[in-house]
Parts: sequence; structure tokens; C-alpha cells
Amino acid sequence: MKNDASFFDLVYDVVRLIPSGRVSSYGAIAKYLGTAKSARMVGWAMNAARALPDVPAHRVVNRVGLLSGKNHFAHPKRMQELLEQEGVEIKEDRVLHFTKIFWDPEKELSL
DNA sequence: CCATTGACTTAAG
DNA sequence: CCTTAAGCCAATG
Repeated sequence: MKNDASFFDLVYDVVRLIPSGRVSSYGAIAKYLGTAKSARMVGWAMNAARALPDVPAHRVVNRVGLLSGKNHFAHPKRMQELLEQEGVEIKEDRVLHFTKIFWDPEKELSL
């Protein structure tokens, strides 16, 4: 059996766990995976995640709640719309109440 | 193999 | 939270 637990697969696994109406950050996910300094790699993984329907990449934003990845979606507005559909308020491409709806895998999963 | 790039983060101002 | 600078690591050319 080949456990091809690639970095990407691990990222997908965490991102899939993000509940609706919540958002997480690349750094938080990276840290959870043990590669805290490779937050960029999480973004890179997300780039590949576009092909995967199970990976809600729109719930992953940067550390200040900025929709840094919106430009990589089908349409730049897509990410904001998806988040708003889940009850996340967006203003100027930024998540409102970011600290409140922020979902940290290290905290939420280790409780 | 070396250079560039990127959906980031942190530190300092 | 804004800007500038530097660090980080994998993929891509």
C-alpha cells in the first residue's frame, strides 16, 4: 500500500474539515501540518486543489482575512460569493469578523 | 542544476 | 491594519 501522503493531500484533508461559515489561514494549516514556514506551499497546494470538488479553497484566506486567492478562481468574484453564501461577510475583499470566524485546526481539532 | 515565481508570514516602522 | 524588507520551500522553466 502506498501512503502517498503528499503535502497537498494533507492540505486537502484539513481544508475539507473547515466548517461552513468559517475560514482558515494558510499559515494555520501549514503549521498544523508541521510546515509552518511553508505557508506558500499551502497556497500552492490549493492551486492544484482547484481540480478537486471536495476542497473548499474559498474558505482559506491569508492571515488578515484577505481573499488573496480570489484571483485564481474561475472569476475573481467567485470566492467572495461562495463565502457570502455560507454566511461570511466580505468587505473590500476582506473577511469581516475574521478573528471570530477564524478556524484554527490546531485548536478546533485538538480540543 | 540555477534562477524565477508564488493563493504566505513575520518583523520593524 | 499599512508598507517595506527578508525568509521560506516546492514547483516550473
